[in-house]
Amino acid sequence: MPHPPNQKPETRERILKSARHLFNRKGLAGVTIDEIMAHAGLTRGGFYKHFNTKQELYAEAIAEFDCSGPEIWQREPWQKAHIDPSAHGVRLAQMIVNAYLSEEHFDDRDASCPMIGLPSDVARGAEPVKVAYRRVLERMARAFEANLPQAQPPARQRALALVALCVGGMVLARAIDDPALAKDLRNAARDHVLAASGWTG
Amino acid sequence: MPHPPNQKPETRERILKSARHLFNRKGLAGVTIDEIMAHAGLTRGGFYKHFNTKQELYAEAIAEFDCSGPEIWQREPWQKAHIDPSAHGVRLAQMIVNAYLSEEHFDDRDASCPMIGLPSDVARGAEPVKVAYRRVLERMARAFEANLPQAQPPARQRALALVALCVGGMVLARAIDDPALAKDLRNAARDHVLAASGWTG
DNA sequence: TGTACATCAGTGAACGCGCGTTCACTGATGTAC
DNA sequence: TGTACATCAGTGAACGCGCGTTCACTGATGTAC
Repeated sequence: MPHPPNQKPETRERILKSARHLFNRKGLAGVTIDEIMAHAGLTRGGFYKHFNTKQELYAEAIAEFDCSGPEIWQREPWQKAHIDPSAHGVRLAQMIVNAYLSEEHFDDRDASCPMIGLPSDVARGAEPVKVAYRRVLERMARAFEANLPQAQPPARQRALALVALCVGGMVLARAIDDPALAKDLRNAARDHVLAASGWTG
Repeated sequence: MPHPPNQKPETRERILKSARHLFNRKGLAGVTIDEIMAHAGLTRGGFYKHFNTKQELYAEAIAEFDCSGPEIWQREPWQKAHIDPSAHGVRLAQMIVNAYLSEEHFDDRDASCPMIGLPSDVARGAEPVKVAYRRVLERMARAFEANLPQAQPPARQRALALVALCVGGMVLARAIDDPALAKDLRNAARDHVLAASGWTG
């Protein structure tokens, strides 16, 4: 073993991180393998020591994201979202919705939830990509569902609608040219989610 | 004038129609000018007699869509949505929400609302593309707003949330690999919109 | 402990294909006389 | 009414660039002795 045993996995992780940022910002077709490797401090050729194809990397880059816990919202670009790490249950859910629809999350093209930046790419993508996307969605839906009171319609159904509202609000806000309207969309979505869920605003 | 005076505009319209379908299905990068022209019964070179660049065509292809009226829902792929042309006001709005989140609209990758198939492309696109996208969004929001009762929060704000929910539900449904979950998402979004708007299901 | 060797993560040049765009051409048709 | 001409929508070959992928190579480092 002529290399430190953890070097390869660490490099692989560096490529993945670089890819996550660049794909999120520019989509599958908008990023070259050259860019991803350079951004990770490497050169083109080495890529294929770690991944078989660009699509395979794409699926892996999406897969890991989990926006349903507090941890992610305490990291670099989103500290302003002010998640209280000791919060739990309804109060935590409420803070996460605020963070999800916050200006910080909106502005962060690199590290935001991949459901926002990639849906049309994914809809046209291969099976593994869609599987990864679904996992991210299901994590968020389960987190909502767990904090919704028993009522009609069933919590799962209401949770799905609330996820669609959060993601839809951000997706639309990102796709238009009018910052004021984008802000209105985010706020309208946030207020509606908080009201419909019964969590206090 | 060595050609019938309406020939050029008609050809242009044919290119636009072909482009609308193909872009909607495959996105900006997924379609070649060759394909668009061939699908319109023409050859590559002629394209530049009608448009300056691919991006310009893209923006024009999006711009015209209006999903807020009954007309569009009575056309080819969506007759099953069963819009009653004599309906108006709340009853019409309710039928349009049903149509928007219907299986027919979900399955129609060619002619569905461009807000569903193109958001991530548009978010990364040029200004004119985002302007066109915003227009489509505003038409839909205005149609909702006009049929919402006076209440708190203001109708416009509620309308924006409902649009985000309709579009978000369809966007997510298209991006995952699980047809059952996709159906749940559509239905959850539809029921939530109808309930929150006060329009009867 | 020191040295020769083998390995393999990473390099960077090269390949080949696809696609946006350009351009010299064609030929059908409207117009002038 | 018939004919010569001019126009320009549409053709299709060609250009040039970018990018995914391949491949022969390198050189740092772990291992065997």
